[in-house]
Amino acid sequence: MKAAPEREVDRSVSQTVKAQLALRDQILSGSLRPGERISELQAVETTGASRTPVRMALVRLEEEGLLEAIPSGGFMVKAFSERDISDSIELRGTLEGLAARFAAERGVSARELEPLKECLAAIDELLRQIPISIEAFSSYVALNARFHALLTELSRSPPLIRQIDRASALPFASPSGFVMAQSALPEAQQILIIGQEHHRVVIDAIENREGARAEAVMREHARLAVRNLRLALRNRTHLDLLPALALIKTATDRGQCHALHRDLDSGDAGVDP
Amino acid sequence: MKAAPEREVDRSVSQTVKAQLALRDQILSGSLRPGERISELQAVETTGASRTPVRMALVRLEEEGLLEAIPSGGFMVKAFSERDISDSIELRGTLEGLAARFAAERGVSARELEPLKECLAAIDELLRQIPISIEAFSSYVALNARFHALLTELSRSPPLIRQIDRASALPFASPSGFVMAQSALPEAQQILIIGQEHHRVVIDAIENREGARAEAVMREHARLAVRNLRLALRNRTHLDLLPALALIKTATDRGQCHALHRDLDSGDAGVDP
DNA sequence: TCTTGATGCTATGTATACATTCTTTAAAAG
DNA sequence: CTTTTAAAGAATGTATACATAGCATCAAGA
Repeated sequence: MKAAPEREVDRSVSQTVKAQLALRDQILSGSLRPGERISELQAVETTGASRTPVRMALVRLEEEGLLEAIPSGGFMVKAFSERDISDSIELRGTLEGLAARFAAERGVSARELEPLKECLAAIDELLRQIPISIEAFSSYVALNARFHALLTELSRSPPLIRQIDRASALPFASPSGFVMAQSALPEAQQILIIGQEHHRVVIDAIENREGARAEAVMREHARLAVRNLRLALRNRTHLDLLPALALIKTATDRGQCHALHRDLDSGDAGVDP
Repeated sequence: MKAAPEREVDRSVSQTVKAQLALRDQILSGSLRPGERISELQAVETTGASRTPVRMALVRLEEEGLLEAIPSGGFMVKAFSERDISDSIELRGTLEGLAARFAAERGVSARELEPLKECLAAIDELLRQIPISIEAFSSYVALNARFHALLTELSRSPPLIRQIDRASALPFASPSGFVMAQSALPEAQQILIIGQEHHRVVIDAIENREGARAEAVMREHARLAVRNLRLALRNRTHLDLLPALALIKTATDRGQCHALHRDLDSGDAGVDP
């Protein structure tokens, strides 16, 4: 029947998905630079798919937020400022806060809370060894992602789950976006411990049906990720560990960098001209 | 140059957009029923576009939340429970609350606040006449939408603006989703007045840089929309005024309707099996 | 009569050909 | 030397043809 098992993989996954994954990798790895128009024909060559699935993939990546439609046609890679990223993280935190509040207010059975607690215990086990090894960091990222996914599902709200997934699609906005970047820094260990405390508190709050507390702690939890971002951008030593670095508008691209906080009275400036 | 002005419209707008609008109308008007698989060929006939733009439109409508991908291929119209809708509204309110807080914390110049105040004054003028005519209701919907759009932009946060737009894309989650449905009810007049008070307060809060107050009032403002929803569903007299009614899972479709509030201890129930 | 299997059809996923539009480059005029 | 216009080329949007996979129906056997 099947001559080559390699071909088998090619056919089991649709060309559209294959093109989407390939293009996303190219964007995050920096092969496609921000602001640059994406050539469909070039994408056809690099992905191996035909123009139709490439086109579908481009549409999906635009909805995902990685691409921007060009008025005259086609797509370009989106560029993000530092504030765009911190806003995206705060946005995710707000959404996760809402999910935690929903979970607390609507009640969660002990059986549903169990996987969360197992996840919590696993991270506790990981943090017992200090200093934390690079492998432990990697495990932490996986467990942290799992914890956030489980917490989100606890809200029992399909629309909210959907929106959180969309908000976490941006790689730098995801719960573990900037954890790996500063794995070598001494502050990182403390931040991990504080983050785990947040995890513990949100479970406690949900268990006791304290909606406001659950919401507040998840918001604060996201601000920890913002701190991670700042830390990672300041200590650019291990910056190669994180993807999507190429998407960040650096100070060299435009005039000033930290003038962002002062553009309150400058009219409509701040939008890309 | 242009022989037929009718053709002119056909060419100025892309076939993809045309198909998207036509399909959305069909979905919201109920021509396509929830759970039903959408036939591409049928869509080609009804929209007049070819299969390629129809396909693009289907992908975009899925990202928009109106369609759901079928694992075996193709798309079906999504169905929404009453709680899905109220959650979507609360979600939008949370996002708008964040936008208001951003605006308040980061500061807004008087010149930027001016259009908001004009909008406020226009609604004030509208509400002066009691009882409010059906035309006034219609004007209110437009002004209300404008107010919310202006407020969102005040956040100066492209990622947040994008997410709010996405959250408001569902017709029943948009700021004025259920206003028209109960235009004849006496409670409607009061709700409009209360809503306008919220508008006034949020502007005041932003002006005085009271972030928490601005956020809280926008959340409460969205809960007014939830009340509108409940009111509209209970008084089904003028239900034909609002679109997307066909998407709501009614009590006749499944077992009970108001058992939604009691499914806390029932394990994994509540999810569509 | 019910169940299972096979065959045929239909619908989706993919590929490619075609037309229109936008962009870029070059040449000419001011 | 600069600017504007025109032409050519390339890239996107659209349409259609083709293959494959799923689904339904019908028939045969238990």
